[in-house]
Amino acid sequence: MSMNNSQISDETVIRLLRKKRLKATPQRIAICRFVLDSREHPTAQNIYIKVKEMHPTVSLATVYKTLNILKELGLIKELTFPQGETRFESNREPHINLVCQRCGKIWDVDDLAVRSIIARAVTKVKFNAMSERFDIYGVCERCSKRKAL
Amino acid sequence: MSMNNSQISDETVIRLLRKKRLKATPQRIAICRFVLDSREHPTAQNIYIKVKEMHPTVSLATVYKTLNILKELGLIKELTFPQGETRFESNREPHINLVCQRCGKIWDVDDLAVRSIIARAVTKVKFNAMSERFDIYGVCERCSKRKAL
DNA sequence: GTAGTTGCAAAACTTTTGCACGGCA
DNA sequence: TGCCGTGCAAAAGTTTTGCAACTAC
Repeated sequence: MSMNNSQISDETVIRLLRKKRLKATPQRIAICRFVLDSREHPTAQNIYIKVKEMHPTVSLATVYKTLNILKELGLIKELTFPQGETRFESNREPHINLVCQRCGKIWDVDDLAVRSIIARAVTKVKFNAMSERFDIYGVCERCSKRKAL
Repeated sequence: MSMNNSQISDETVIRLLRKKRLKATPQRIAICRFVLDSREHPTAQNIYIKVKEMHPTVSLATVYKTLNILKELGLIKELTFPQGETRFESNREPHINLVCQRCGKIWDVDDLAVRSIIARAVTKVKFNAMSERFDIYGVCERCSKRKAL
């Protein structure tokens, strides 16, 4: 399953960076493109290994620095989990993450009711909501069919 | 705001531990009581400092070991956040966490619709759900009224 | 030209683990 | 008494930071 469908062009990324007065270096463009294109919720390591294929000198520090920029710009969300497997997603719409605790895959599920629940909750206690995270943890169908460990 | 309202007695905790053939040491009892009673979503450090008041020799390692036991027993949930501030909560019912990104406080909000959204999502993609997490990030009313930093 | 960025190494933190001692059952 | 649990220190793992060299603009 290829992830880089080039839905986001170099030009788009360059425009985003320039708008924030950030330099459009090849490393940054590659990191941004990969994570913004991906629907796989990659880890920093995943991104590092993938970007290294085209830019062998890139460092993990640069990956983290670029991911932090994208977080500040609100273009990606950081999903932390127990056992230190932080993952990054570019889907900014309110949605549900189905997280398989056996294979680690994450599926996005849309449900319009998520928005109305958020609206109800923040009204109840007067809260300025800025983002959200809705995870469901369990075992996916494929893993359920496999023999237990 | 006192947190130890003794809603959970030593006897209850001892019974829980013995049922799992775990020894009911004073440290474990204190750690379990504190985190199971708390509605403040404490960090491991918070728990360590508080338990140290009554058990000065307790170590952070013991706190982590005990928290891991409680997690395995399904009695608490671990909430990880960016910047490494993992927090623990004893509210096992599906609910929403309103997380203030300025003061760090977390409020629980109940909404029965959370359950139906979960049911709908797991049916759509055939998923064995075991637990969930629904966070809303933003700024609480009190912090909104304060001057910006 | 120069201000911002990279890549390396080291630091900072959180959480886990190994092991000898000590205490619960 | 025997075995499990504790507490210390060290390890492991992830993310951040300082800095000299480099590069996009």
